[in-house]
Amino acid sequence: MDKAYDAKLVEEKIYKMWVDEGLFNPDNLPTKTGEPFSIVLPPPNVTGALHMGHAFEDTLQDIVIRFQRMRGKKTLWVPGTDHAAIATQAKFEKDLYAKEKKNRHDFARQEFFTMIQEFALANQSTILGQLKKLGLSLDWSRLAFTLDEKREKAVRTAFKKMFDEGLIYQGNRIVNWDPKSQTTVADDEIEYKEQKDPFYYFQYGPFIIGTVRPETKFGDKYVVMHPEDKRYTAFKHGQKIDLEWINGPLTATVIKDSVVDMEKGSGVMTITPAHSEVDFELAQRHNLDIEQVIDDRGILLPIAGEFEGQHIKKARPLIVEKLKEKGLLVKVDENYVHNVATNYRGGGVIEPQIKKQWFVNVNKEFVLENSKIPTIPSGAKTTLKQIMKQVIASKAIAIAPERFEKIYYHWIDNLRDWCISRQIIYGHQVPVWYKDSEIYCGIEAPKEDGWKQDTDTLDTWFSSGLWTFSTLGWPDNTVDFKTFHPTSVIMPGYEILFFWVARMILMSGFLLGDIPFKKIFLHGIVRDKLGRKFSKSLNNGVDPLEMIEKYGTDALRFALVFGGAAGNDVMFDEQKIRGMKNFVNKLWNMARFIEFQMSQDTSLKKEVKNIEELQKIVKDSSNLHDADKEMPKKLCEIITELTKNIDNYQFNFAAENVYEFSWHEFADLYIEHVKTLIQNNDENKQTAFTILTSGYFMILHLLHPFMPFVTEEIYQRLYPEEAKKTALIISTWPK
RNA sequence: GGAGCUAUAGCUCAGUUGGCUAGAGCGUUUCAUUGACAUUGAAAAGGUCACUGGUUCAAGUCCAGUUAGCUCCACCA
Repeated sequence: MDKAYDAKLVEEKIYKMWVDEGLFNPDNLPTKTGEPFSIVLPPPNVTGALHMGHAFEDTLQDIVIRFQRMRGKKTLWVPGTDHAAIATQAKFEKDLYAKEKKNRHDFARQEFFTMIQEFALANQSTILGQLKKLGLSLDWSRLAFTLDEKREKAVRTAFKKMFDEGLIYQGNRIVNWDPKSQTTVADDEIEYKEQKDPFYYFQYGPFIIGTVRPETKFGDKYVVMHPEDKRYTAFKHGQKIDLEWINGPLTATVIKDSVVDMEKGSGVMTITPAHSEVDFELAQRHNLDIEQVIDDRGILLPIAGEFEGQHIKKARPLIVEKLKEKGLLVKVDENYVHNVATNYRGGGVIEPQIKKQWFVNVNKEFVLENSKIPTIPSGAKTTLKQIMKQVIASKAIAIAPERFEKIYYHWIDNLRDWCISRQIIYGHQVPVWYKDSEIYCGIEAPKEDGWKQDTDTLDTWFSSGLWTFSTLGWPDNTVDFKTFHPTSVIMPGYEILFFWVARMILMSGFLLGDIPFKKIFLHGIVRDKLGRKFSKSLNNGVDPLEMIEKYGTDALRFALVFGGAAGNDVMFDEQKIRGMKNFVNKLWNMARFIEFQMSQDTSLKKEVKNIEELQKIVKDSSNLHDADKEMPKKLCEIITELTKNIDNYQFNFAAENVYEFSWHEFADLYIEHVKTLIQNNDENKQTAFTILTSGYFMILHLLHPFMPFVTEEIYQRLYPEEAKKTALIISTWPK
């Protein structure tokens, strides 16, 4: 064997060998007819390249997959990527503007879509290359993309089913509008950012009202107070009050509603139903007029009088100035700190607007036929919300770590109808067509002329919600779908629990009456040395490929798993990777030791025995040293311990077990012991050497899920007879 | 405002159902060896397990409170 282990050479060669022999594809493994075990890869966004978080997430899954495959299960891991609608289009538009000073309005819809799709697929190929470098045993023959033809069919089928059931509806509702990206944003795609703005107090008739946003106040003709506020008992609900406002006299109506916080300011507020969620709901409750003040681009409408046509940002100080001139400005608090809603995908400041949008009704009752959900019998009435709750409550799906159960329930309780339409081009176009006053929803466009398709596209999570079964061929009843669904486990980061995991539960609950996976294992986030998230704005990202280049994939993988508890965040530390590179080297040299001893002493045979045989040898031999007698027992213990820990998704324990044992027990003590026997030409040296080679053989198996490359390479070189039969990747897990 | 998490060696973190004489990696110090491996081996130093109380034969671990930090959700008229 070579003196030093060359990770770069070996990794490329070994990965190619696995792929060429089709060892990632369960169909090619005729011996593995066992129980199915399946995972779908959380599809990375095609916005750019992978980061360390992906490396961590995907390593954990590969460990499980390799472990289960070696245990003889029919193991499938499906790869794929996510088109990430808004994020991808935003990234593309940014680049396009930077390069060519053009935007989406310079292109026809189809042309623009094709350009983004090409950009996405270029990114996809980068990502696929990275996944391979990480040594992931994904079945490439089943590669999927959330925006490919097969997934389009799944999306349209799902949409139509929900539409026909009345679960998808179109409605005017206040939505989070991003004027920058010109699209709607889902509630949970909003990120609040703290900001300091002046807070103005104005005289509004007999009242004092406060606001940060005077530019929304033109249409305010309702003044709201708490029904039990003693200060305002003189004012009656529905009472009209004439007062002077920005653009002249106005008649305001008093509304009493308990949503008002009496403690806050004067306890009185005016409302802007067209541009505020709370106000909109309040207006609906009392049947109040709703009038739009700001348009989609943030420009003031005619209602603003002399300010019409101005952008809100520029108009604000002018409006304040005018109110001040009219003597209506009471005071200004310059140090008011509040949260501003921004689009987590594109960064624009959210301007709530009333829009016609498509929604998924999470509270509407429907009959669930053919239910496999334990607490919802077939034919029973239920709602999407109930399904989402029941699958967890009934333990049909287990969440680990458990603390996320509470967080999940809390989220479901506060869940509102899901706005699934987006006013962007990149994504699945809503499968609804219009002709005059007719509306048609279907998988294919209507045959006759004159139908025009809805121009909205679907929220990216609508398509990724189908991921566990759309990747397996659904809506067709394929062998894959029948064999591998529900999947065994899903392993995303906890930050994606609501976006994705909950949506998958919703989708498979409604469409299949089933769970999408049996277990949710949530892992933590990889952070930088200072505990910050990796982010583009901080520019603190570490490229996993760079680490692989420096230390090898095995070292990176082992370092990510070692010493980080389940569900907790992981601090990225380059020194740890370096330490694990030393471990790879140690392993390599253990193999060299075996070869070296055999070349020096031809009486030593490299025999491979299983635990039972080793124990028999120990029993049948007399005068064995204690170290030799104990080794089979120790091997047995470590196998049991490690197997248990991987089974329980305790990867850090498993990694520590095998690291500690193979280095400090097996190498430092046992190899040293056997070395002494050989030097002293001890009568038991052959027996001890057999125990040693057998033990090392097992260690290679135990380490394989964590460090697939070096273990396979050593296996191929040191145990060629066994390797000829089956590569390490598909050989049997020791028992 | 509501909820959750974290606090253990200089640093990053483990410590699973209470049994601890509290561990690992990196770093530090001393010594050893040209050996399968200096990408090594042997050893050492380093901790009032955030604080205060409680439960218990026994608490890093369970409970209550305090302090500090982080995160999520809601919302800010």
